[in-house]
Amino acid sequence: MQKEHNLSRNQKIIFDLIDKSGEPMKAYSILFNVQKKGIKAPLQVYRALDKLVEIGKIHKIESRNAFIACQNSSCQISKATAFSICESCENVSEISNSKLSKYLSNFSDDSGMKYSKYNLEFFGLCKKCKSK
Amino acid sequence: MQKEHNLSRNQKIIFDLIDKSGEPMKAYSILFNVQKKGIKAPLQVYRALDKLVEIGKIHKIESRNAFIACQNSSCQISKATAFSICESCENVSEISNSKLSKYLSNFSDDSGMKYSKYNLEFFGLCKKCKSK
DNA sequence: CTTATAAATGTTATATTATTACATAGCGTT
DNA sequence: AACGCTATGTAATAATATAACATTTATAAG
Ligand SMILES: [Zn+2]
Ligand SMILES: [Zn+2]
Ligand SMILES: [Zn+2]
Ligand SMILES: [Zn+2]
Repeated sequence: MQKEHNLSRNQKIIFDLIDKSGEPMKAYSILFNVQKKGIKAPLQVYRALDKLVEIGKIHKIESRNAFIACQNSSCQISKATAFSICESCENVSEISNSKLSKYLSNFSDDSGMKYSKYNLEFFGLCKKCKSK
Repeated sequence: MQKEHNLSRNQKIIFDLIDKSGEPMKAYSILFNVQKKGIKAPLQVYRALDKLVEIGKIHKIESRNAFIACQNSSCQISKATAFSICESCENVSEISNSKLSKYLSNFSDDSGMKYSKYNLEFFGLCKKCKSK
């Protein structure tokens, strides 16, 4: 069961927008879309985004400076994320593969560093784009 | 043997700077540092960075918007990269672990997508920072 | 050597992404 | 009420990155 975070007004507006869109959204595109709801300034958007990332409701696609709703109910905190990104149509989806996440969560090398978090982005061509 | 790319003048200036620094550098910090060598505009820096990334001499640390010289002689093209990042001191190093790269290069899920590239960033505390 | 072509450069302006600083409001606990 | 904490509002600005256009240099072919 996913813990319900009580989102604040701005957080809820922004999460709903991203969630409904189903694809990565950029901060200023979000801003444009919520201006009619009274959110007028970039900082209001970035603050909500920061919080939503922190509690794992959304993730940042680092290579795209964009934010997508979490598609993986088991991932309550953004500490182990993996995405597949089509370099042609820019479609992004979250990968939830338990073997992969187990492998990466347990990964350690000889640096003596204990990793508490990772983010992985795979790139390629999606089915549609491949067949064009 | 690493193929020698004949770097152009600007590319060489910028690569040498990043390589000598041994740590991730940001574009505008690079710009500041090469102004005495006649590189005056952001675009000159970004063009060189783009090329250097393309040929694998440097990599972009996406979560930091910074660029680091490749520390892995076997990685001539930036198509399979992994980094360890200390969230306290921001030290970054490139991970070259053949098991990891094999695992990720061969990774496939049920999306039907063939991945040609990946970037992985691990986060944690480095030895030094852990012991503080 | 000449011509063609691609790659790189120079320059100005501008777009996009993100944060600083400061003031105010709401909410739960004691 | 007094406190601490989270969230909000607003203005200004910092940091990151690209568009558009003109020119020069390197490379290769004829
Ligand atoms: Zn998720
Ligand atoms: Zn596609
Ligand atoms: Zn490398
Ligand atoms: Zn450290």
